[in-house]
Amino acid sequence: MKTQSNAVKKTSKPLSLAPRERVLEVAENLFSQHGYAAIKMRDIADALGVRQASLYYHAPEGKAQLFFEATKQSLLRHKSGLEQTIAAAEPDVHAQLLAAARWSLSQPQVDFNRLMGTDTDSLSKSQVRELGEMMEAALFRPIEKIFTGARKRGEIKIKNSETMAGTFLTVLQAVHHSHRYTQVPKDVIAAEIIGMLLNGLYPR
Amino acid sequence: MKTQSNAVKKTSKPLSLAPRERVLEVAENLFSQHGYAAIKMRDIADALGVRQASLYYHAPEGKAQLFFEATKQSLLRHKSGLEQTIAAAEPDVHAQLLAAARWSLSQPQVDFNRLMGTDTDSLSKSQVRELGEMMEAALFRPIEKIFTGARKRGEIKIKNSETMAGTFLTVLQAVHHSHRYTQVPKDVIAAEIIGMLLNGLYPR
DNA sequence: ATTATCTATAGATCTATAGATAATGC
DNA sequence: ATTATCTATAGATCTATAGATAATGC
Repeated sequence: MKTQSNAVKKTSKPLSLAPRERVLEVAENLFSQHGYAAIKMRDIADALGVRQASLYYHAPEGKAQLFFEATKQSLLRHKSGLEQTIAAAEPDVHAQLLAAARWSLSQPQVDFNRLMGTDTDSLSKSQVRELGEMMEAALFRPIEKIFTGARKRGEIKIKNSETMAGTFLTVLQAVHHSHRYTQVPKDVIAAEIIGMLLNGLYPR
Repeated sequence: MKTQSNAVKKTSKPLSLAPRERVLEVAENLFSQHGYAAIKMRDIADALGVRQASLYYHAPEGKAQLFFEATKQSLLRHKSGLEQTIAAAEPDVHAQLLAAARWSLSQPQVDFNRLMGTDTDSLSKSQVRELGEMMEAALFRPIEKIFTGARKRGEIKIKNSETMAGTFLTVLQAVHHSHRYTQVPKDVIAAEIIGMLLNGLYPR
C-alpha cells in the first residue's frame, strides 16, 4: 500500500482525471454530440484549455485515433452500464426498460446510425468492423435480452426482438434530443413512450 | 403556347433537370446522407461532373446557401408528399401510418436531430428558425394529424400526440438506416413496427 | 445577350511534425 | 528521467473570387 500524504484521498474515482483520460472524455463528448467531421482538433484542445498540437502527445496517430479510442471507451462504458442497470432492475420488462432508459439518458448519446454511416469514413475497415461489433454488444444485445427474457416469462409476445431493440434504442436517441422541442423532462417522455410500446395505442 | 420542335416533349416533369435543379438535388442527397460538415463543395461538384468553382454560379453565397436551399426544398417536398399521401389513404390510423411510412422511405431521409443540432451551425439565427418551422410543418404536423384524427374517430387513446409524432418520425429514420443491420426490406420492418405501436407488446 | 461552365489562384483553415520548455515523480 | 505541454511551421485541404471561354435562346 502507498502512503497517502495528500489531503485528497485517491479513491477508485479520482476527482481530477489523468491527462489522457481527460482528453478522451472531452473528445468523446464533442464527437458524440457533433460527429466526426464537425469537430476539429482545435475544438477539443480549446475545451481542454491546451494548444491544438498538444493533443498529438496523447494520440500520435491523430484525429482518427482519438475518435476511435473515445468511441470504444464510450461503448465499453455503455455495455457495462446497461448490463448492470438492467441486472439490478426487477425481472419485469417495464421496470427494465425504464431502468435502461434512465441510464442511457444520463450518458452522452451514442448516435449509432451516424456512427456507422458517416463518422467512420476515415477509419480502416477493421476498425469499422470492431466498432460495429462493440456497438452490437454494448447496445443491441443488452436491450434484446430484456425482450427475449420478457417473452420467456410470458410477459410479452413479440416476433422480432432485434427490430424491437433497434426501435427502442432509436427512440432513446430521440429523447436525448427532445429538449429542443419540448419542456417536458426526458425521464417523463421516456416513461410515456415505454408505456405506449407495451400497451399500444389501440384501446384495451 | 410554345412550339415543340424537339422529339422530347416538355412535360411537367422533364427528363433532364435544369442545371440549378440538378445542383440542388445532388446537394440535398449528399447533405441529407452525410451532414453539412462532412460534405465538401468538391463532393457536390464531383457528383455533378463539374468543377468545384462552378457551383458558385448557382449559389453565390456559398456552401451555407446551398445547404439552406437544398434543405428547404427537401422539407417542402416532404410536406406536400406526406400531406397528399395521408389524405389519399383510408381514414384509418393503421392505413395512414403505413402510407406515410412508405412515402417517407421512398425519399432521402431528413435527419431532423442532426439538422437542428449540428448542420445549422453555419446558418444565421433567422435561417435556423425558418428551417425549424418548416420542419415542424413538413414532418410533425402531418403525422400529428394522423394521431389526432384517429383519436377523434375513437380508434386510439393517446395522451401526447406530439410525442407520438416525434416517436414515429424517429423510428422511420431508423428504418431508413436498417439496411445496414438486416436484410429484411424496409417496408416490412416499418409495417412490423407500426403493428407494434398500435397493438403494444403486452398480449391482448 | 444571357447562361453556365472553365482555369487559376488567394486566403483561410486544418492536420500533423519538429524541437524547445516546463512540470512531475522517483 | 519521464511526462506533458508549448511555439513555430510545413503541407494539405477547403472555400471563395476573378476573369476567360463556351453553350444556349432570342
